[in-house]
Amino acid sequence: MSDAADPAPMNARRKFRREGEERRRQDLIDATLDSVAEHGLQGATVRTIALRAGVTAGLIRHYFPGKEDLLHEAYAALMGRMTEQAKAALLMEDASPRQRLAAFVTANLNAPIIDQRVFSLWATFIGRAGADPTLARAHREGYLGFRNEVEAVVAEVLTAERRKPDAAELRRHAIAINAIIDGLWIEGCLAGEMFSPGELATIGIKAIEAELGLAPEKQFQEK
Amino acid sequence: MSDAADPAPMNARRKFRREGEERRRQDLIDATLDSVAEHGLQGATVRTIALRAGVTAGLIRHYFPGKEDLLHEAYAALMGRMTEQAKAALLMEDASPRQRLAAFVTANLNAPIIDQRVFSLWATFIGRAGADPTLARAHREGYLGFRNEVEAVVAEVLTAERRKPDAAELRRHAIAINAIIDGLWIEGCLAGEMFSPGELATIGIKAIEAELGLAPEKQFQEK
DNA sequence: GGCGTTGTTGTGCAAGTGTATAAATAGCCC
DNA sequence: GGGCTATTTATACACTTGCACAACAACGCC
Repeated sequence: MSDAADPAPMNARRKFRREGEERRRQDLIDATLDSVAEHGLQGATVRTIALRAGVTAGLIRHYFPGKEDLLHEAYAALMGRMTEQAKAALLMEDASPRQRLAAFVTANLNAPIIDQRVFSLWATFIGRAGADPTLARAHREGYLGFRNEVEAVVAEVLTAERRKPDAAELRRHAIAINAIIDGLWIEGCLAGEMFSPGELATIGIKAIEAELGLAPEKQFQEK
Repeated sequence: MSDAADPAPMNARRKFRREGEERRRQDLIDATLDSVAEHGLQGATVRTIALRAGVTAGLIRHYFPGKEDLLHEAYAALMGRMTEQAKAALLMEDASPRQRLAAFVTANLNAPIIDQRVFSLWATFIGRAGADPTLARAHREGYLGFRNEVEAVVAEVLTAERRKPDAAELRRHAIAINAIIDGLWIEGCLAGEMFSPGELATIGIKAIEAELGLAPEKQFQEK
């Protein structure tokens, strides 16, 4: 075990495979999110990202004009996945508005939306929104989209209860409910082990029903 | 206006004053927070911070073992100020528990606690809590302290209403109310101009009274 | 006033940063 | 199989980063 016939020359160039453009971009974006989640924006260097994606640093510039653009696309991808997952819970067919609202809250207050990694990413990026108009706009759109979803379900729920809320009242409810979900989401992400499974969802549903003045129903009170 | 007697030699050393240790440390911490708020953790370099503090970079190492330590102390200072301001609103003498709770919420949902700069700082640091145990611990302590304050006031309010909540119920109320305040705080910081002055506080108080099952009182319903 | 202490500056350095660019090679078409 | 082309690697470069260290000067003390 010493000299022998080493078939690879010492300065061998790295072997590589050509992946499709879409695949490479996705890999690089995922590697970026991983790097940011693990080491923050300062630790997300082109070399770290490339290493994670299994390529060399130079390739990044082949798919993105600059590091900034990669970061922005990564944030957009993150927001897209989050809102997509959140809204998916509203798509239940043949369910009462109230059940759909409860399902929406439950979905938002459990894995995979309650997740420390996602929270770290969200916080890291949103912390730059004050100085980066691009991030600020992306957030604003995501937030309003989310709140509008909430407002729509709330309108359905109240209508089903034969109440006729005006626009201002509806808006206030949506803001409050959105705050409840956001606040509990943060608590869950930052200190998940302090809550028993499903506890946050239960607390959230109760708080929201109180906010809307809904009388508790048997079917929503398990034990 | 050309040669003349220039009293200062070209390579003049910078004039400086010796400040007290406490003063310098404070200045450096403040400069750090400013830098982080403006350019994020990546933009908060020793040179940027020193420039802002009106000193040169080398001085930082005279007061802090390393940049990391300065950042940690800055975060601790930030958290200290935030919780201090928040709790101050609870110190009202001769006020009913319910009034004190309302004052607490109002204080937390207006300037200076609703502030984009503070939010940016909070988000930037908290985004690292998942990977940095020191930050995680600092947050945990601040959060629990805040929630305990909430729980104490809630207990007073319910007692004044002649209700006897058990510990579990109290805990759930505190979690929910904390979430409402946090969620509205975020909304206000990120999109303050979308809300009229005092609107968030009004929404928060109403939501919390609903959560606690308090009948609205005249004195809290202006117009 | 002179003197010593030490807070403060300035310079240097090795490691790491994003980006530019040339060289190489993987995979497709014929 | 032999080119062609675009993906990918590798190297280079100017610049920034945190930190070490020596020189300096502000201020208290006598």
